[in-house]
Amino acid sequence: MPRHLGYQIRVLHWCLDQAVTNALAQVELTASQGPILGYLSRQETPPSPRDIEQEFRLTHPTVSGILSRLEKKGFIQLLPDENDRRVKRIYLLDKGKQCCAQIHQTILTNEETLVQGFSEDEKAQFHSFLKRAIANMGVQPCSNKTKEETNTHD
Amino acid sequence: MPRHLGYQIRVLHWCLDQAVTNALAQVELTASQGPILGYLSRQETPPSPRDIEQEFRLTHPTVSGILSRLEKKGFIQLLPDENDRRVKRIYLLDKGKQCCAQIHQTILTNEETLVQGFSEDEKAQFHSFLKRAIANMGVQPCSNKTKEETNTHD
DNA sequence: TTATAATCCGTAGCATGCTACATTTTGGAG
DNA sequence: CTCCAAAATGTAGCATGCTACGGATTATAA
Repeated sequence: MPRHLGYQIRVLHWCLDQAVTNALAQVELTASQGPILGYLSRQETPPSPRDIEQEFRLTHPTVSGILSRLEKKGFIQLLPDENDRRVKRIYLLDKGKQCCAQIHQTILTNEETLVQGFSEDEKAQFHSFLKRAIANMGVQPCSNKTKEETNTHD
Repeated sequence: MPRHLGYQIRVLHWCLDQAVTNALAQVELTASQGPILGYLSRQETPPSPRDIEQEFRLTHPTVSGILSRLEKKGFIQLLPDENDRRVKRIYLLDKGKQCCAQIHQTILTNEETLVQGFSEDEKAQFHSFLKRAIANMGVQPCSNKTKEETNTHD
């Protein structure tokens, strides 16, 4: 029963995770923590945990845990928002900023490796298939009601 | 930086997991437990935990945990092998057998939903892209040295 | 204004995945 | 036969994901 699409997607997901895990081990980051730090470095104003939830499709307890560990390791600092004390703001510390080049490089390298030997047409087709499959499974792109234009590119 | 292939694969993986989780909730199984029970039902002789590791690309502590919970819930029973006391054999109990139709149906439905609206050519292409991407990430199909011909297809 | 609802975050408890280490049993070298 | 390597499983400890619940703050309705 494996060896079908669902199985292959699981395997591919696993491969990507492994690759990121290995690449980020030297900077003491996990495959979950790295991309979140990368996201932080691309934001002009310090985001809130809620922003991370929406960007990465995670629940708030999950985000809470990852941010706690990032803070404990000194990559970020969490401070309450001045205007709304329910909200926390995530500040990227120097130690965090120093890893971002490494993180971005890792993600880019992964993207390239993934479609090595694909023609431009094939890459576009693959991308299109994935989008259609996601749509088939019934998921809206991202329920961002607050910040409409965070998405840099599809 | 998301919105690229790695991101989409992650999302698709998440969608599939959610779909299986929802479908199997009625039989008190998780998305990890279900496919393992399904695998058990397709084997003639009771497999060992080691077989599960290789089939699902999991480490042995992970398998150990899942099997313990399946045993505690009465779906399976673990008994030592008579010829090699290092090995345990996984016996599918009646309660486990009764869920297998449901599990198979769930996986099949998922496969169909995933590629809804795809032509046969497109399905084949998608399949091929996934295989190529997995190969690009550097993973051997399955390091099964003991049982060469377990694979039903592909 | 005051009561209620919504929002954001935290904690508890669980399942799943991992690495690292220990234990038991088997098999092979000598 | 004895000793040591290999193999299968168990356990500890951690990170990550979830649901469910609770607490604090803000927004809204009456």
